[in-house]
Amino acid sequence: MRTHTCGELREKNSGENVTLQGWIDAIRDHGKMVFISLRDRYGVTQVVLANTELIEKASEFGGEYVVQVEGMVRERPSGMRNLSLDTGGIEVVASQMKLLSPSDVPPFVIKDPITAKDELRMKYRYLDLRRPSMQKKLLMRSQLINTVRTYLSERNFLEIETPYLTLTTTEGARNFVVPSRNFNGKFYSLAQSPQIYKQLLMIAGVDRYFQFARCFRDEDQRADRQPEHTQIDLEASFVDEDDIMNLVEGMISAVFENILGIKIRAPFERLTYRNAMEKYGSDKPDARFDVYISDVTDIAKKSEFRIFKEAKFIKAITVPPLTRKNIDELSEFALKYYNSKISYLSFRETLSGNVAKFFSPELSGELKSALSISGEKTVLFCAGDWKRSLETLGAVRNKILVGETPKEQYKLLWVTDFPLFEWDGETGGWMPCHHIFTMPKTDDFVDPSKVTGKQYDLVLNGTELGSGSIRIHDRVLQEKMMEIGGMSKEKRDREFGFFLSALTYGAPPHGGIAIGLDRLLMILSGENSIQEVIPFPKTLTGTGLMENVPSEIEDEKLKELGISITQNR
RNA sequence: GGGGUCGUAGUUCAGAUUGGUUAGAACGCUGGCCUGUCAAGCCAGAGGUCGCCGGUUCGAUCCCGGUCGACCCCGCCA
Repeated sequence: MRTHTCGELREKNSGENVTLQGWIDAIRDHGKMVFISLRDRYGVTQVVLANTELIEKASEFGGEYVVQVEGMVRERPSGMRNLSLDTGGIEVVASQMKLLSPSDVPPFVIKDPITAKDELRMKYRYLDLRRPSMQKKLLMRSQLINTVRTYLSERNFLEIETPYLTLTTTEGARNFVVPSRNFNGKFYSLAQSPQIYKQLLMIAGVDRYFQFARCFRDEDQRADRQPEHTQIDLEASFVDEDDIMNLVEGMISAVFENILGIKIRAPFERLTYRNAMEKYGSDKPDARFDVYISDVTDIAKKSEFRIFKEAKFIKAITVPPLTRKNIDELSEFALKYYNSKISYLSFRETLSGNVAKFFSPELSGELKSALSISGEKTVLFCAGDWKRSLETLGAVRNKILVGETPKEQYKLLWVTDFPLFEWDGETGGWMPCHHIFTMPKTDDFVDPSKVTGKQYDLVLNGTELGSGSIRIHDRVLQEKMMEIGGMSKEKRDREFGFFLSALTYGAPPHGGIAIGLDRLLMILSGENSIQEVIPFPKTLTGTGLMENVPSEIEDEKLKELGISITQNR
């Protein structure tokens, strides 16, 4: 078979007889001389055909044909080297050629950058993946997995698989459901995450566990969400927050070093949830930019603007001067997505803006110095309750920063001290903000809104990469948290009985984290969609365009499962 | 569940504010010429249910209603 790959040959191989196999990337026919670019995963090598017989044979070939070429490596004449190819210093003068597999004309041209639409790319994913840029991402994915596996294995972590077919719980995301053949009317559920299993492994004395875990969630999709995605899932016993954060900082540093050759600074910045919200208006702030939100409640209340006078909180963000059109767009955005109104003041030669007339010269001066404004600036205000005013300005901030050049390329940080519960006006009860296994930082639960947890979220460039916590290892406390979260005793016993029982047999203190591998890879490869780094992704509606899933199944099988279809949507 | 963008040769797009008998370009494909190309070049050619269904109309790719699909966002994602 082949003696070399298509990315391997160099000037030093001149004179060698070689055999290459690969796909025809392009044929350039000059009549009495023909050039073929032969492609495989490793690169492209130019093959030269100079004899009539071979040229005749090659006329049958087309793009994407798989061929074998035997020939002699020759250094290219000077001036005919191709500097954009690693193999551009040489070419292979063919002496024999063999067709291994023909190809129909592909539905799109397999070349970077791709022009075909997503729909077509996904239908013919195996062709899309042939492109060098896609191959590069597959390689990166493999390198990322290897780096993490080596890093964690060297630190005594055991790689252990946990079940995908598991129990349906009503907590959290909607489950994908798998009917049981042996027990008609009963169902498995595909695991949303290995959370409970990894805690059970700690109770089992595994001490340190990790896994590249597929997680299944039947929720609506986004650019950074897929119905099945992969998490770097890990858990360790006898640890506190710092142990896990230090471990992850080392791991992420190794990833950046191995994959991008970039050294990143550790330890990462730490922000409490409260500070992240106050400063950036987000619990996953993009801190690559020095644009901050300020509290101007005390000053703005002194204005004559009724909305401000009556508001609980008034938050502001100072940005380079915006045009009226920009501001109108931002206002519309804020109203549409957050149902919040924003006001503005523009500090230029004169003060302008829709609330300018409510600010006396003294008051605007006070504001100007409070916000350290120099030069021309626009200040956007949002008045309202604490969370909404901040989230609105946070979203506005992100929108303004789109397309701006960040001062650093990658900004990793931790967000800590999340509240464990949030009041749900609809159900009139306390809802767990994240998951119910996080260790609270207090044992006083009189006001659940004040309870924060030993939780730490890892954020990269405004994307939530992962979330982890120290877990509850005490049954009584665990039951207490479930109770505050409004879970009935009956449901608790049905869905978590086995787990609560496990907590009574010597559960060690433990904690861990789960990091979204696809999201990490998306950012490392500079992509904006998770679909780009998943080999075979689903569409936003969860369909597989290539294999055509989901699909109907035969009546026979439905019968076996004891299922009848009553409604088709 | 809701909002937005898009859907026209194999592919990516243009086109009709004026509804009309000939729907264009580029790339790809086919054939021809060509010994130094590498996004090869030059010449010629084939290629269309204008996403689908219905309505208005003498006539719809164009107008109207619905529907399907892809993408982006809100809700949702413990």
